[in-house]
Amino acid sequence: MEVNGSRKRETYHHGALREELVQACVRLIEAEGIAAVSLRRVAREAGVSPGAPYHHFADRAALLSAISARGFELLTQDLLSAVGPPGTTSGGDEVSRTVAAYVAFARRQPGHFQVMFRPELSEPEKHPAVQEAGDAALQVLTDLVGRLGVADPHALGLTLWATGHGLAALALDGLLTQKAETWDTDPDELLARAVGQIGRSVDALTGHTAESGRATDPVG
Amino acid sequence: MEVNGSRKRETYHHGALREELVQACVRLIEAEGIAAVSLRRVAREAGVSPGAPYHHFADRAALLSAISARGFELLTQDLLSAVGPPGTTSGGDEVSRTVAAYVAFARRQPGHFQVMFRPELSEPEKHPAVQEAGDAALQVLTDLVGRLGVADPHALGLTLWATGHGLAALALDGLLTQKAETWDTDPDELLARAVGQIGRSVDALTGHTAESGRATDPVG
DNA sequence: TCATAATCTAAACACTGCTTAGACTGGAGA
DNA sequence: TCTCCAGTCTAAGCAGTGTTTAGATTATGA
Repeated sequence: MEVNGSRKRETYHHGALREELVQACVRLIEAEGIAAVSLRRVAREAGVSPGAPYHHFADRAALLSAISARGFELLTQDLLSAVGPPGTTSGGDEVSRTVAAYVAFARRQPGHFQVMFRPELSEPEKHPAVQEAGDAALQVLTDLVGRLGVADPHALGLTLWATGHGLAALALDGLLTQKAETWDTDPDELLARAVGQIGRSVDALTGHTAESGRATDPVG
Repeated sequence: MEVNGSRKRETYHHGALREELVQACVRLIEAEGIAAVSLRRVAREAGVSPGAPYHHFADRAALLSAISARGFELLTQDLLSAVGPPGTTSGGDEVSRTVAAYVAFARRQPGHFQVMFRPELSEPEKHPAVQEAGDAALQVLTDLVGRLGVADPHALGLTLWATGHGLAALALDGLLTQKAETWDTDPDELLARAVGQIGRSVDALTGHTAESGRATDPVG
């Protein structure tokens, strides 16, 4: 049942307990889901007594909010790598790449992602670092959209954030795989098509009128 | 602290405990958030002992999955009211209306909505009724998209589902209100603009080329 | 009427988050 | 080197949780 093995240590002091608690918690979420996360369990995985975590985190929510904040930082980096340098004019391709990066992040770091969008776990109102890290990530999208020259950048920024997040959530919940089976497609390819379509519709909104595929072409 | 008052009843048998447990649970989520939900607390709200719910639900997840399934049924009805009758050709307006109905549902039934998309709570793999109810709701979107005559209906259906869900989640988490303040707009109007934009981009994808607003018009 | 099934209570188990008191120890100042 | 202290950890305990079991109560239907 133990994810880590929780082997005993020889020194009384752990040395880097705070970091190990974070990592053990992320491992636990990825292995058994968020429902399996308890502070006592995480402490056990780290080979430490149930009270030890409270010297590094005020409470359970503090540990989870630390994971959430770090997740937003990692996401920001990924999004920044996907968008072009500031000053460039951007288009649908860049939007597609960015949304794809969003979804890819959720699949590569499912442990972080699952905590980031469950505010009842990390209580962001008590932990402003989460808010700030989340704002920074959204800012990347807002900047990108601002360079698009679209009529209503705020609305589009919100929509892209929502779509990226929704696709990621569907992918993590297994609904993507399930639907792909129903439709007899490959889930990754279905996702790629959805992401590409978003870029094309953004081009359409900006009036780029890129080759958006002739209508009424059924896809097998 | 009690949401209901949990007044004593005079009869030994409750009479309609199953339904009251469901309602008490939804009330509790809406009043204090999902973190406050425990079976014992729900039983207390219903004025009943901690063991009583187990004669109506196998476990905690079963109660939550019942709420989830009913939520999907209500959502399906709302979506069906928003889309046109089958056989009609549909356009961006209908898509906008449907996405708006999705978001409106989440705001009108926040208790149900918060359970519907947290699979670790309702364990849908153990409760097929949730899966089926969810599939039925998604089917409404899929049918709508199928009548659009778009090149890749599967990808678009997935994207619309993700976007509607993402917007709803943002609205419930308070992130919508927060961003609206930052941008000095009304949250409801921001949402309406986002939803309208989705319809227009769908029209653009289908080649309807509805008046999509001139590009590079900054919005105040 | 009366047995039976359904419903509920009471008590108990192992688990949880969190607090408190005390044991240990690494490191700075003498 | 010794000492002391702040930081780190353990042990024990409280209240709350999900769930099970045994038994009390009541509705139902033959």
